[in-house]
Amino acid sequence: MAGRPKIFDKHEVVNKAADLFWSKGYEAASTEELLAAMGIGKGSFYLAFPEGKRELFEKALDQFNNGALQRLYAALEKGGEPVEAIRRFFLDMAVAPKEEHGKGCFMGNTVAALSNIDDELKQKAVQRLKQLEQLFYNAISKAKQQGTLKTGEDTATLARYLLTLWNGLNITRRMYTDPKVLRPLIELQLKILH
Amino acid sequence: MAGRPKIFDKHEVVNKAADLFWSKGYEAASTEELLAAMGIGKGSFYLAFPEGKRELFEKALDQFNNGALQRLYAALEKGGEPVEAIRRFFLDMAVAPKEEHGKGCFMGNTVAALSNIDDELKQKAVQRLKQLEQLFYNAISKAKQQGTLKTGEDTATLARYLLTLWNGLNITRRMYTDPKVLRPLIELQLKILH
DNA sequence: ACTATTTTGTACTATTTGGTAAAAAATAAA
DNA sequence: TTTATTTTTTACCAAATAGTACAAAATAGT
Repeated sequence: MAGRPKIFDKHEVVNKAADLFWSKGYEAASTEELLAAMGIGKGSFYLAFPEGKRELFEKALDQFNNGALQRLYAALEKGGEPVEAIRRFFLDMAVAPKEEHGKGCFMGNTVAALSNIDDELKQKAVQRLKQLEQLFYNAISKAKQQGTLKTGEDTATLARYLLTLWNGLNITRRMYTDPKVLRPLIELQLKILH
Repeated sequence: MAGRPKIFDKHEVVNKAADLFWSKGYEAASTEELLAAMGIGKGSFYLAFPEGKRELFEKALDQFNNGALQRLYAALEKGGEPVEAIRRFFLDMAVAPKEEHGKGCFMGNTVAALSNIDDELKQKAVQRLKQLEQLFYNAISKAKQQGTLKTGEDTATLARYLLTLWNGLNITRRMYTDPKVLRPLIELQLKILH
């Protein structure tokens, strides 16, 4: 295959762009900043992403993976106790670095920002959040089967409870970053899993 | 007092602007759109708000009042049973018009959008959310004193639980607008007040 | 070495944006 | 009725923005 060699990996630059979108949001992240963050020029960019910024954002939404979420996924895969994995997932938020508090949830931010602006992009973010809900659903199902979670509450509703907790904490953590505030708050929220 | 008469009331146009900011957010609401929504021209606008769009947004944050929230405030003022007032406040979200679901919480949206963009505006939104938290705090205090709420949980933490519920629901309601989903979710979330 | 192919870098452009300036209009006071 | 004052209207502007065009560069195959 002939041609001048590429100087970047598409997957990698999308990750870098996603990180900036996560911090600043779709509108506030300018193409210039994005190019700087990705380390490529306009020519390369518009060749790789002919639709420009919007296409880049779409790819970012598809490919984004929150570190904390990946750990939860891994813990559940590994067959650890589901309720304990969920507890840890949420309690870890209380001691996250301040910069992470400020960023919140990329998908939640997107849903909030684009609900009345760009329905297609919003729906993509919604879809990713529903994946998280599904993760909760599976974990709760498993815990119920195992008998580690004994509650009369509906599994689907419990999953949405946790989803709503996630959504809410990602706003509240911008108001309170102190673990002394966040920890007891999260503990209280998780009492439902007793 | 001499001079050409004003054709608008400042308070009123700020409300109209706030409504657009609520729908579209700070960045996405262009000055042009804002002027159209307010029904005034550039000259009038920059005379009344010399700092422009940002000043208008500040005023909008200060002066904004969510209808649902006003009703909660009124119910509590009137001396109604606090826990019941809070229950109604949240359960009413389940049957809100779809357009309101799409808008979510103006302050939550602002915190999410401006956390890494404009700290001063973000702080103003945070402050307003803390007012809501305070409202919850007072209501819970009162209910505890009256004996209508018997729980060992800390009042401050319960208030932040409700604040986080508010924050979370205002994202989740963009994913699910069906009362059949929202109602049982909110019921479950409010079990803590039993 | 030459050619076809692909990517990169750079200069350019059209549009949108928030904002300014100044003339025209509408009033109250003298 | 004139004047001072305040607001509105309209024309203008500078900066930023996303995006385009195209020449130069770097490779593989012949």
